[in-house]
Amino acid sequence: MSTTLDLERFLPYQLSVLSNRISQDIANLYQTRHSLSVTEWRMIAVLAQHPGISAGEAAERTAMDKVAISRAVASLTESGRVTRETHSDDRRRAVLRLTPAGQAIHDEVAPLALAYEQRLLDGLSADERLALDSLLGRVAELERATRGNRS
Amino acid sequence: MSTTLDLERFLPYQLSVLSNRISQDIANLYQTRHSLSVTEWRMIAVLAQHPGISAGEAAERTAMDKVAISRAVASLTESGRVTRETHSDDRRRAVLRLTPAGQAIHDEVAPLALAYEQRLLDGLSADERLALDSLLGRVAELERATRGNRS
DNA sequence: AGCATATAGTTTCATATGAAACCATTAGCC
DNA sequence: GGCTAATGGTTTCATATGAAACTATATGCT
Repeated sequence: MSTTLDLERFLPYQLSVLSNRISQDIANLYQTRHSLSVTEWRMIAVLAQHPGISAGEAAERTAMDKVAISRAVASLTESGRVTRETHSDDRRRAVLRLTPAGQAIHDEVAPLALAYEQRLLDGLSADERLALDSLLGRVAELERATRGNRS
Repeated sequence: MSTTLDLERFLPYQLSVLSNRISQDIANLYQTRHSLSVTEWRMIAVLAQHPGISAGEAAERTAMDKVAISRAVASLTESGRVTRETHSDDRRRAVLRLTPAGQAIHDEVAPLALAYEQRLLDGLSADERLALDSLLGRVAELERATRGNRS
């Protein structure tokens, strides 16, 4: 008989399960309260940090795709949480900003999200936290290097 | 001004991006070749390892939900890769098994998936690999502990 | 035995998602 | 200037997904 793949010990699978669970925990912090989707929340977070960016810049920063961004922005402007102006130099570009209402959501949810992260990280020592951060960075780098390298 | 959430340094976000990228890399190994969805491939993997389990047991092992499993099984039986019998003692239960065709897909894809994982892990030292494994396990455990503990 | 409750799995319905086609504007080139 | 290619974003269409309702069987209780 041939090589069997043990899902439970397979790194990509472990990552996927863990990541989905954690994302779900965090979504619970804002989904019902403010009826935001995950992409919408991410747009709010990235706009709080980088006001005035375009949809394309947001896509790069969040690793979400154009379509997702476009829809999140449409819905957020609709609900008065984001404004969209046309860039003065390049009229294809949008200039996106949080409204006060959007900023208020960020200011309420961001501490909850950070507190959640803190609760997870509190279970680790300072060394372990550093190690985890560095290892995830390394793996991300290796993934980029591996990509396209189809064997 | 208040606390800002820096997405790029936020662990849940890093995990999500990394995990999605890696899952996508792996999906490329089988999606076009065998037209399998991710859930279908996971069912094949779990059935290769645990022949004869029920849908519910598969759900526990793969952390996918009932509905996803039900649909994956429907599609896999449809395409002749899985058989579904009724359990002799409990006629609500299904007994699921790979057909030779299903097993053949597993035997072809499993080594590719493992090779992919290996390419990622080859970038790490033995110590680092152990550390990564242990840290992910710890975080998963902390997530379980945290859950429901809504503050 | 007969009724209420629990469990395994499926179906329905409403929403989320991504690829590809599309529209508008800008940049490059003759 | 005027034509072609590239870029930013949106829309369309087909597929994926999850929650809740549903069906069938099994279990527990009187």
